[in-house]
Amino acid sequence: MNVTVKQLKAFVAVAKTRSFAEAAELVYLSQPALSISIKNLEETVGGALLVRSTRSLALTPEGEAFYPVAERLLADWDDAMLELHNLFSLQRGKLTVAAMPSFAGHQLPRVLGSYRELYPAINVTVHDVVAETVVDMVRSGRVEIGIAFYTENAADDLHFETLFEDRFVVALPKGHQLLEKEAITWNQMKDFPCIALQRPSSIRELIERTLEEKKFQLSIEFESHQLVTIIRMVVCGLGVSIVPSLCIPQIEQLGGEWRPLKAPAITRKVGIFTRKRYPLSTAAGAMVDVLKNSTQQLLP
Amino acid sequence: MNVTVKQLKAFVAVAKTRSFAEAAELVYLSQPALSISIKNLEETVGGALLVRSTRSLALTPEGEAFYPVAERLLADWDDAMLELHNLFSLQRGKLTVAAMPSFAGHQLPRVLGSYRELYPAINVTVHDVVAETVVDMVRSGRVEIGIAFYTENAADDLHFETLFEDRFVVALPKGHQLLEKEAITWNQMKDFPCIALQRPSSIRELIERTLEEKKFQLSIEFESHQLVTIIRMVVCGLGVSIVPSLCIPQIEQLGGEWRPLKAPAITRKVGIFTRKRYPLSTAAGAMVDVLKNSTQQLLP
DNA sequence: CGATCTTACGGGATTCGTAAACATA
DNA sequence: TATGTTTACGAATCCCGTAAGATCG
Repeated sequence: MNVTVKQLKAFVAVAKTRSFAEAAELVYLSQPALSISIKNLEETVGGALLVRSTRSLALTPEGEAFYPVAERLLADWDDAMLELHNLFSLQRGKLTVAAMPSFAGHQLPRVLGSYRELYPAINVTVHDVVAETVVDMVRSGRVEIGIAFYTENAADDLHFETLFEDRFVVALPKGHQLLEKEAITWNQMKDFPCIALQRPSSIRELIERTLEEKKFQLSIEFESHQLVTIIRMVVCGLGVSIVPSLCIPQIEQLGGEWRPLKAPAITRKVGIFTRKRYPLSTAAGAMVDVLKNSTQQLLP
Repeated sequence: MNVTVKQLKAFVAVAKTRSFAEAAELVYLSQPALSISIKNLEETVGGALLVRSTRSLALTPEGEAFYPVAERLLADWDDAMLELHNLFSLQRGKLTVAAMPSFAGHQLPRVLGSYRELYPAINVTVHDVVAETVVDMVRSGRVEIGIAFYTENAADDLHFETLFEDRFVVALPKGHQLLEKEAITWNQMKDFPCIALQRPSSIRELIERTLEEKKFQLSIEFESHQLVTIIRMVVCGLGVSIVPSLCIPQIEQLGGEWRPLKAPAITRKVGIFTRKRYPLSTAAGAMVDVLKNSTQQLLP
């Protein structure tokens, strides 16, 4: 026979109140039920913890020694249960997210705002890293959720859920002559110096693949590994560039202009990476929901 | 609904083996029973701890976080139960005893020897103090057991159990002329210088009461508060003394002689003091038994 | 198809509450 | 006698094991 939590709670209640009758109320039991519960406990542990005559109730030395131990056991027990319950009810917990810079820069803060409003006690850690690293971090388990462009090399062990399609745009400095067009074709760009992301980069790859397939030509005169730097270069008049539409807020903020890219337009799926076969925490699940809701509203 | 110890043990077993089937054996349950146990646990805590598809089993992040906590809870629990069980089965524990010097000096070591042989893991602390202090220490709860002469002022809140009657004897130096007698009367002593315990002392009181009642006279020329000192003084020829028979081994050891005291013989009950209304520990109860057995053999 | 977990269900043990008996001041 | 605990017993609940069902690789 094994000692149960109930029995220990019963014992502590009796030891605390020095009365079976009072203790019975504390543990929501009838007095006889409590009596038997204590009796069973004493049988299990092999000796008396309480000495009761109808008129007085005392703890045996063993009971006296065990009383504080039992209290600590129960306190630890309840603490652990409460902690776990909080974790599930999102009243506590932590969550790690990785997002590529273009997303981390503008959409993510708003998403985090909504999330914090819903679950103010969840501790969220954000890693602002390039898309490739996002995938690596999800794969290795360093983050639960990754937000980045879709990439095929994640297909085997990662799960991807699309949030939206990002249509690439052409970033231009103020007063640029291409601004006259509603949308800009690849051919129209070939006469202007271009600025591109350094290799290796998924965006650069996508652009080069299109160039090759369609036999287009672009004169790439500057390179950088940071999109924000490229945008700054564009704004300074060093050239034009093809960037994800996610960067539009940043372009406008830095004083640049943009036009849609067409013939062909290129798009890239932006979405959520998670590990296959590894379940999400409740906190992460909630974040996925918030992400889906937020982006649905942002890009109709 | 409340989390039970069994449920936690079930969870830990599954988390450890990563298999319901194996875990079921560990906790002596059928697989379905284990399954339901885990299900109930998850319902209680408010979320999933394990994610199981028929072919793979993984811990959720919450389960992962809870796993070590659960292990520690169970370890603490089992430790506490084992400790308590050891206390009752006398495989561990501590016991404090107070004994008056005359008893502590010769009988007690043998008693402790028997006790240790029976219960080698019980830690026994002995306080070697005068009889009055023995009673005080029992009353205040500083010791569980006291061994001393009986005294009336303990009657109200202490329990006394007689071990044996101590018949007082006359201590004499070697070659003393009273040694010719088989037993010595009070009248025969009046011509010799006497050594007595200092007041206040229960032995001194007993002797003086007898002197008064019977109108005997003794010339008390030396006093000491230690029986052993008195015996030494007797051995050195400074006088004779009336001492408890408990001191006989000590007299002989120090090279003295003794004869029974009569007309009237005086006796004093030696026994065990314990607190009323405060139950004894198992260890103390065992000591009482050993004491009763030992003294029964020593003084038939 | 095979290994593994879950659901269904009947039997058995445990536990509960009411009522009566019991013990102490 | 009055208060408070234990025993007695019927009833409800919980828990277990067997058997059948579901699911994934």
